[in-house]
Parts: sequence; C-alpha cells; structure tokens
Amino acid sequence: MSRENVAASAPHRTPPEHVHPRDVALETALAALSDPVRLTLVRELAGSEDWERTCGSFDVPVRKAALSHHFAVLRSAGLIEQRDAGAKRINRLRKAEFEECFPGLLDLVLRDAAVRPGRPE
Amino acid sequence: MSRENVAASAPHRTPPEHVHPRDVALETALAALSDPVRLTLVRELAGSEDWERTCGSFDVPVRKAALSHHFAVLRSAGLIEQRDAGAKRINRLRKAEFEECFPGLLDLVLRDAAVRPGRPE
DNA sequence: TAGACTGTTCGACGTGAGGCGAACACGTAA
DNA sequence: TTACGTGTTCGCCTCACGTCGAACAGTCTA
Repeated sequence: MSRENVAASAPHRTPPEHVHPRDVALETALAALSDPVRLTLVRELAGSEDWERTCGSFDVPVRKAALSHHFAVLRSAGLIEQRDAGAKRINRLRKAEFEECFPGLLDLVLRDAAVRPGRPE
Repeated sequence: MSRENVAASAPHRTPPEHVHPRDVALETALAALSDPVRLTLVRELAGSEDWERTCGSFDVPVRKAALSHHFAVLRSAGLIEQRDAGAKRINRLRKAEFEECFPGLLDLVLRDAAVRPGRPE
C-alpha cells in the first residue's frame, strides 16, 4: 500500500488479464462461441484490423455492463487480446494462436456467418 | 382413442424426434458440444459401430433422468440418431451429415480428446 | 479544474440448464 | 401373469448465465 508499490510510472488502470488459447479447455472455447452476442463480436472483429476496434464500437443490443462481461469471457477463452489506449480499450482477435489450438473452429464460425446468413432461431 | 387409431401394427413407443444438422443453428451445435457429459457421449459413440450402443451403456456420472435429457439435446443438435430396439434404444453418431453442415467441428472434438487428454478444469 | 467519455465492478433480478428421485410406459423374460 | 429392465417424463431444487442500473475509476478535452 506504500507509495513505492504504485511508483515507477505504472499505468493507473489495471491492464486486462489474458489467457492463451493453449490453456483453454475445449468446452470453454465452445461455450464462449455459443452465445449470439459474442459471436457477433468475434465476427466483427474478424472483419477489422488488429487494434482497430474499441469495446464500444460494436453493434450489439446490450448495455455496456453486459458488453464488458462478454469481453471478459472472450478474453478468458483465449479468443481476444485487449490493450489500453488512453481512455479506450482496443481489441484484437487472436486468430493465429486460436487456430493453432482449435484448428478449424474459428474458420467454421466465420464462414457460417457468410454461407448461412438466416439461420433458424 | 378408438382401436383403429392404434392399429396397423404401429409401434407402441413413440419414436424419438430427430433434427437434421442442416436445420441446426451454429450456436445450438456449439452449446451441445460444450458440456462434458455430452462430449463423453459423442466421443464414446465415435469409437463404436453404428447402432451398437444403447443409452445405458455409457460411462457417465449422471443418473438416467439426466442421461435421457442429454440424449435429447444431442438429438436436437443433429448430432445423433436413435432407434428403438425392443426395450432398449440404440444410437448412431451422425458423422457424415454433421461434418457436411459443420465442417471440422466433429473432428476437432474427437481429436482434442486424444491429443490433449488432461485439460485444465 | 470541471466536465464528458470509456469501460469495469457491484448487487440484484429473471431465466434456463443440469441434477435428482419418483412415477410411468413399454418390452422382455420367468 | 408377474416380475424385471430400459428409458422418458414430471416436479423440484440449485446454480450459473445474461442482463440491467448505479456507482466508480481513469483519461481526455474544453
């Protein structure tokens, strides 16, 4: 709690904790991708450049509290990486790492959006 | 309720209702596979011949009521097909159809079991 | 410095999923 | 016919998930 612990020009915001897809169970990865909101996030992210999208820039029908929760789930499933940039937080899809650990899964998710747009509810 | 409605040597047990993977949403397929019990069922089924395994022949730590529920989930996700054989109900993994609709997914699930046996909980 | 903006955390809520035992239906064997 | 085995359905319970509003912490800008 001393002054020194906070010193050394450390960032004031606690940076997000990441999990590498290597340390993610298959069940966790599948569960993370089985939610429509998170599926939208992943797909929009896949169509953007790395570190291009802020958390608030996605077109999803939930408020920011729920949105923050979904990003946390994606993070702990090894699907995204986040970085603080000023007041905003920018995102990147961990395409290569995830593909290496769960081959074909990300492709399936992204392709499914294009090939079969209107699925049953 | 008349005698004729039951006639024509119809089976007494109502046969299970099936869903073709074609009519299954990606979210549904992923959710079905994100449960450890169902994952075990699918994997054991993949290691057996078609119509070889009865519902009660799987090594899962749940009672028969829950087991019956899991089979219903797998059925409505287009993952298995069931048929009545006397008092028992025998199963088949819809490997080809499912692979056609969700390419790579089943392979990922089955391979993951072999390549990474001990995953984090 | 005051305010606007971005995102996280907290507590609460409703819903649905997964588990169980009990009861039931059906098929089979004694 | 009776008894047993297999699997489904029902009601109930518990817990995790998704959602929200409110409050908070930082960052940037006026």
